Amino acid sequence: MRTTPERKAETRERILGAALTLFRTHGVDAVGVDAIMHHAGLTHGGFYAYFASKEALVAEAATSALSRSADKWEQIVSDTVAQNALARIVDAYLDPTHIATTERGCVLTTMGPEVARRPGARPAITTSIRRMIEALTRCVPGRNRQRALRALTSMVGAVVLARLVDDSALAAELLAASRRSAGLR
Amino acid sequence: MRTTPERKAETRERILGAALTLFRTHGVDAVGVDAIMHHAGLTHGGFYAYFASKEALVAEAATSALSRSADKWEQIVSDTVAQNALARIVDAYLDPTHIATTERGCVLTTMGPEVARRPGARPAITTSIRRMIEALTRCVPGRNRQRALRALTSMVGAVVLARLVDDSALAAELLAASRRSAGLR
DNA sequence: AGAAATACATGACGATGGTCATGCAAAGCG
DNA sequence: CGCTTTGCATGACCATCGTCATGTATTTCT
Repeated sequence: MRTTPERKAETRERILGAALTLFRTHGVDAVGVDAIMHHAGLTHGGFYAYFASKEALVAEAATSALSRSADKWEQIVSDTVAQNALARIVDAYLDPTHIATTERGCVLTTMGPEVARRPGARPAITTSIRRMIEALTRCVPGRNRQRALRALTSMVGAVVLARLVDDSALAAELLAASRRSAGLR
Repeated sequence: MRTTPERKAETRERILGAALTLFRTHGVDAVGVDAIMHHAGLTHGGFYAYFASKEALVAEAATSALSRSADKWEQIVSDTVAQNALARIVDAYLDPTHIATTERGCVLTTMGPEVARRPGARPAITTSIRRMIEALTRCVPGRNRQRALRALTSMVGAVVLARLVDDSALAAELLAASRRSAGLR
């Protein structure tokens, strides 16, 4: 084909997207290269024209997705007055829709422990987490970093727990409590 | 051998323990029945005399471990004055040692997302989470359930994040912020 | 138009996965 | 003391895994 390097970049993006969706839905180790490529509309063999290994794909998928989350938060903070920015970030994060659609959920809550076990991905992840904390700091009452840290830890925990419990009322309680931890009422 | 049913129960416990350690360290799907049995000092074949499937083992390992965590919290709350009980629970949870020793870490933070994907395990997990919330409620200032929920969400999130970041100073910041969210200073 | 380059498919490899049928050795019953 | 029960080992099964060598078709450059 040789459909220009543009197309190759597009295909690469499709593979990354497919991988990310499947990783978040089923877990990294439950998804094979085969399934990823099939989901991207390709066959398994071409995979190694795009990534050196599955591990490399995992690292890139996780880090690029979290980096996009950080982008989004920064943009919200830049575009909105502080109080509204906080509400937009927190409400989107704790939205029951976010809980239900694991396949598009935040990497921290869908792949957190799995990523933590892969040393290679941690530096880039750390950078994104730092950016997220700084974005939160800029829109939390008093621009207080402590508050931002409390907001983030609580939000991540709430989403993990809400996905675990088999009772939507309890899930809602956890999400509401986290909302208050983030400084909203 | 036929070393009595007692011994069989002991062996079963060994398998469960080995599975739990390995699951927490490497992830559920990264560990085979082979490795589990070997870790328990046995060979892979006998596994199906103890568990119907690997899935059944996963469910039982996760639920029994979390249930023991709930036991522990309840016991601390029963044995200690409220304020000290809270400190004992929170400090143990947020201890850097807990972060580092993933192989013995709380199931919520080591296997949370993986367990959430397995429908079978969620009812029992929910029960244990409820017990943990109730234990926290009994030792949090004002016996306030809201406070307990905020403590739990924040603690879970803090441990997940602290294991992700590649910078012990940032990890310590996250843990300290969570400690304050839990009502300690 | 022909050649060269390249995106992706086909198909295969060894390793490892979960599962199960079978064998054996030890322990309690008679 | 021998029979039977049973805890666990051996070994094999088929599927799936990650990886890669090779083939093929298509497009751009000369």
